[in-house]
Amino acid sequence: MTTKKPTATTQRKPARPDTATAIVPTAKRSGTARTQTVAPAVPVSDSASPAAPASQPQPPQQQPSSITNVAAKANVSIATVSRVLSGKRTKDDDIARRVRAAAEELNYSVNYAASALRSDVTNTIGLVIPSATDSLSARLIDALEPPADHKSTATQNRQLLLGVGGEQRTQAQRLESLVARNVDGIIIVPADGVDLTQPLERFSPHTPIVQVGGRQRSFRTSMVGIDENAAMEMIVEHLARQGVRSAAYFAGKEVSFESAEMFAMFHTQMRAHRLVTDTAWNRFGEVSVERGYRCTRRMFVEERAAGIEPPQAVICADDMIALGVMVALQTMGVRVPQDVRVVGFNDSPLATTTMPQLTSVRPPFDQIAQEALRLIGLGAGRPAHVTLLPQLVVRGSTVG
Amino acid sequence: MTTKKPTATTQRKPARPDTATAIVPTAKRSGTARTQTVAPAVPVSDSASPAAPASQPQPPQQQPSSITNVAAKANVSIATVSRVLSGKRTKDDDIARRVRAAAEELNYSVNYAASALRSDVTNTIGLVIPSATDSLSARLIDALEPPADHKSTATQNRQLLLGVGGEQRTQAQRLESLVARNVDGIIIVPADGVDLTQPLERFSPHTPIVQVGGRQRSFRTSMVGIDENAAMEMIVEHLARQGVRSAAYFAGKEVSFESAEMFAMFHTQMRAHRLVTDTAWNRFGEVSVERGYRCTRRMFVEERAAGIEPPQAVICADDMIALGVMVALQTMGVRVPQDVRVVGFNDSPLATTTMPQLTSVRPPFDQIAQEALRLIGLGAGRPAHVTLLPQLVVRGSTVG
DNA sequence: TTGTATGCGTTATCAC
DNA sequence: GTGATAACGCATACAA
Repeated sequence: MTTKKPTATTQRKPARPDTATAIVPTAKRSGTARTQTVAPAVPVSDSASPAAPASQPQPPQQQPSSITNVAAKANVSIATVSRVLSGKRTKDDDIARRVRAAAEELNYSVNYAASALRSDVTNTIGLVIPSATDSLSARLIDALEPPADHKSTATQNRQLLLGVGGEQRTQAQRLESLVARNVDGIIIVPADGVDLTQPLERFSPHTPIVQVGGRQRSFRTSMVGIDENAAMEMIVEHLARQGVRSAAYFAGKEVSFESAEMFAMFHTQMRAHRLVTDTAWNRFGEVSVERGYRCTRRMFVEERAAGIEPPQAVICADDMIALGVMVALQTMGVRVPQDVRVVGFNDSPLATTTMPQLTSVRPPFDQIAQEALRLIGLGAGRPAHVTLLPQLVVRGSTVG
Repeated sequence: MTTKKPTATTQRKPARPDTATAIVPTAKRSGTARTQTVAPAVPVSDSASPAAPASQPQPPQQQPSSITNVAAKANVSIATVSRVLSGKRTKDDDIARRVRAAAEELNYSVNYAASALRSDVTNTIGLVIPSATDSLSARLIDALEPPADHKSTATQNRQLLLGVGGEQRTQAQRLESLVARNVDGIIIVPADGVDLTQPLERFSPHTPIVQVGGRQRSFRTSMVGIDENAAMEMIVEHLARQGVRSAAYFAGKEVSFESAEMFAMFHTQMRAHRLVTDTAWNRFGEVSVERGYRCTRRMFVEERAAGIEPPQAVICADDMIALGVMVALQTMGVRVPQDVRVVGFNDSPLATTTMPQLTSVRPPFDQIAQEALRLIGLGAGRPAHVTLLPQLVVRGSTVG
């Protein structure tokens, strides 16, 4: 697809060694005049204007030039060029400078394919996410992208190879696909309710893989997550301090172990802070705005009519749910935070778009990204679980 | 980083040809017994239990096996394997079947690095976006991801290489970085107000690049965009049909040419449908919820006090702005859509989270992705501009 | 330290 | 068609 670069004097056609241009070996120990097969720095243009003078100053070209060209220009061997540019050579003498100058001048950058083929390092991190519109995934992507590079010729340019899939099968496929690409490591955000233990355990011994969020932990695979128990404690304590006496919890899908665990934490913390909750209030369900809306209406209309007073606060497993709650309360004329306080989870961009703004638990995205990369750097077969402390971002939906 | 695979009988260490295992050439024309240097299908484990019987059935291994192994197993040459698996061979005879079976059995998949090095095709598309939390970018990512692959040994597995950057310099850097990776093509979503004409024109002759959205068009670079004139016409016509007589337009940043152009289109369409607008209503500004909120308050409080009646509809350059408008109207007790109708742009997930839901212009994401990929497939140096028709998604904020 | 030579796993070319 | 083999561009073991 890319325009093929003319290489050496041979034009790819003459593969026979006898017909190809003779390779002139370096004059032994001469140290000065060096001759190598070298790609022309500026290949002849197909449509060269016949009238153009031959000595015309060449415009800056980004024609891919190879390490051979740089070596020739710097009057050293390709090995030295490789060593200088990859930092395997400490001294910063005249040679190093010459090499760097030549590389810059030729606009040289290493061929990743060749480099990867030879060294098995691709400078590429795989990222598997359920969807780019998923808040956690999006934030993670932004956090993973390295902050503006200091311009450098051959910078350690790590890049993200993306795999998007929201189902068990798709995610497993993306994973496999990334492994086949020999990425240096994989970060995976499991879709809601998806269990990837099996493929993860299968690939982990060979490729460093870090799971971010989700549950299904296995001690054979690495994970970075947040301390959800602490998060729940922060929430409940915060609500208690605001004078709240009762709260409901709108959990995620009941099928997932994660939801059940969070629900248990909710109960524990409620008891610890002497708040009350009612079985009727708390329910599992899908993570969506509409679900939050429905559950709230039900709580404030049907159940209230049945004699169950609604809670003074609603804690939601995700901001989307909380958003639905806010909308429902608004339509019913229930004031937030005076009558009911609402707390969300994940601090999505949505949280600052409500009126009042939504108090939410913010995972430390930057830290998560950093830790994930660190675990990958440790190499394969060294599983570790890292738990980070989230932050409760207090906004208008719980105070004021 | 990846565990190095033991290859052939040589262990990478003995580079001297005399000490390495002799390479036994294929017996000429024998056609049956074939001998080649072949990597052992199941390498000896480092920590092999001494008590384990040698004939123990081997567990399924995903040790990377190379084309050599497949060739040996299928009793053909590596050239044939390559041809069969890459579809360069039409017949589906016994040989093809043997090759495929062997590949499957060995869990073989091509080494992308080697393949890319040799053929200059990387099966990789670069994607440069301002941020993953940007709605358009996120939707585009999801649309670009191929729908669940039909499982196949050596599937045409195109992947996305991501570059995130919200500033002129960062985006240009990501672009350059992707070009250096020899991606097959690049799709770029310019950040708001960023002009990438120069780098785009620089790289376009060598790598197919498609710009999605934004303005700064150059006839030397490819673009896929939506017909914003048509979008504006749809909006205004829809509003007119609802009996609206006056409308305001909340544009994007004034510095960008795009904003000015959209503003001009707004005026044109308003005139065409005989609706009125007031200079005081229409303003440029940042794309944010808060901005929409501010502008609306100003229009309905200060300007109204100054004797300027507010409009019957507000058209926003983005859903974020529209969201702020909705919130402001709600706090002022202005009913939507009875008193004022609101229209957004981009149909972000936000649009369905408001009460009532937001009418918005939906770019045809799938079509955009498809067209972008098609243009890339055309190859470099064939610039084209594709304009697609958006869809007006009518919701509660304008009817009912 | 520097240069030479080798091989990484493929695909493309050539001879058959 | 198939098989042998030469690059692709780089990193590194080894010799100097």
